[in-house]
Amino acid sequence: MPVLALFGSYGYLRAFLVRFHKPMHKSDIPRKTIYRLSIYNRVLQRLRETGAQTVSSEALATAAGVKSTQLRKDLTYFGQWGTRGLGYNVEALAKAITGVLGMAKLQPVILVGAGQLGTALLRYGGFAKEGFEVVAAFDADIETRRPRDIKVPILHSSKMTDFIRERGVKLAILTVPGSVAQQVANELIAAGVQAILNFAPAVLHVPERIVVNNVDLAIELENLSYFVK
Amino acid sequence: MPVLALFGSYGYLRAFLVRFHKPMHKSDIPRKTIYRLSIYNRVLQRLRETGAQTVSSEALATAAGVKSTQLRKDLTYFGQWGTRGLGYNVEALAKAITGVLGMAKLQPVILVGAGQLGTALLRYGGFAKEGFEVVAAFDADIETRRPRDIKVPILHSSKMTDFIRERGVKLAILTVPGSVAQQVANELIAAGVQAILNFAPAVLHVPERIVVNNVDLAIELENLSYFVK
DNA sequence: CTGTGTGAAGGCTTTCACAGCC
DNA sequence: GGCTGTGAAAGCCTTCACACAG
Repeated sequence: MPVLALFGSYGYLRAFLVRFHKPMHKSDIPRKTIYRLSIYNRVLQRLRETGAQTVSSEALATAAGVKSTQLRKDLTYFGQWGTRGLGYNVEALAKAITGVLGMAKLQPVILVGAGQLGTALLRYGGFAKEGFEVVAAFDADIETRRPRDIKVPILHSSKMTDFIRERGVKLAILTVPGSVAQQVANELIAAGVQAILNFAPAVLHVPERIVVNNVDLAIELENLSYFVK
Repeated sequence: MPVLALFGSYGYLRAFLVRFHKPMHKSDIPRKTIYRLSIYNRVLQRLRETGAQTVSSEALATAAGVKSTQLRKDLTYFGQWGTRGLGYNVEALAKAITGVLGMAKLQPVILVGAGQLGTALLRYGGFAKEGFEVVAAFDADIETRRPRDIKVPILHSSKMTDFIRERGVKLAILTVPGSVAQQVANELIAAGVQAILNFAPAVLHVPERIVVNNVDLAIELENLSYFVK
């Protein structure tokens, strides 16, 4: 598995470069660190609005809900950004994190499945603020799915594959019923999608090069209910 | 921190009992195992519908997207459920997992913040199927928030605390704007809520006895965008 | 003296290897 | 022979302790 993973896609080459060339972009940053970088970035954004110039690891970590050592360790994965005795430059650190996360440019995203949850997400708009644009939505039934207040075009599923190819879409949000999730995921991957944010209550089986993040509301609730007495 | 955690609420007493009495219910099952138990349960449900009597760890694990050794290890945390050379009894295993997750009884849940995302979740209904009932929703502005097709009553925030106390609500879904999330969380906790499913893009600072699961759409997308080249 | 950077230690989770039962 | 149960090993992530820079 470790060996296989290395050879999956161009992983092996990248690992090689990483070790000898020390990149400032992508490498073997732990998965959990990546998540936290997004959180740090948010806090930094807020700090910037308040006009703060610098921030200590202690302050930033507390605001992000982690320990300060954790924050410092997280940052060392891609360089040294602080000034000892002073802290971090808010602006510079935010820029560095944004670069590492690969969010410098707007990523086009599509949404598949314009049901209750799907249309809510379309309206929700919390994505654009963070550098994503949902460029289109797809559904098998676009007749009954026509909320007037949504600006994103809702197209028929049959146009999905061509759209992905033409626009080079790599990110998809999947909000279809669980029963068709796997099949739709297969189509997405065949068309060139590389990462899927899956809201469908189903386990997606995908090639190793594809990344899937699952958001399952029922499972989150079940998990919580275990911890309440 | 470890010592403090032990004394938080009745943790110390429970730890003591666990060590010497060996409970079949709740104990130190790893957090990640709890998540997977929910997934196993789903797969078992589907198997039951197809009429299958038994299932091997290999088959169940594959369907759940994990390795078979992982599945078997997960199950040993709360007993022995298989028959060597044969596999697991579908019915019995499902019942055992449901028991461990503490989902024997319907958990009343409230939703706070009836905006786009909140109302979508109310309509979504994916919870009820899994043993949860959203008994009420709350919002600071119930005038403009009156979708006619939602059966769950939407009440004014001022009634929230009393409602939680009277009904003994322990689980809450938080779909308010990030700017007020901490304040609303404080109210929920003061009223007796023990676990929060937080959709607000904010880091909640809560006492150690409170459990928070965060679902942050923007962060999930950012995370994916790191992995696409 | 304040606050970052980091090797080493510790803790948690997954995987392995194989003993044991049907 | 087939398949589960599990101690031990490996891997990953977090925390500690402290060197070191401003």
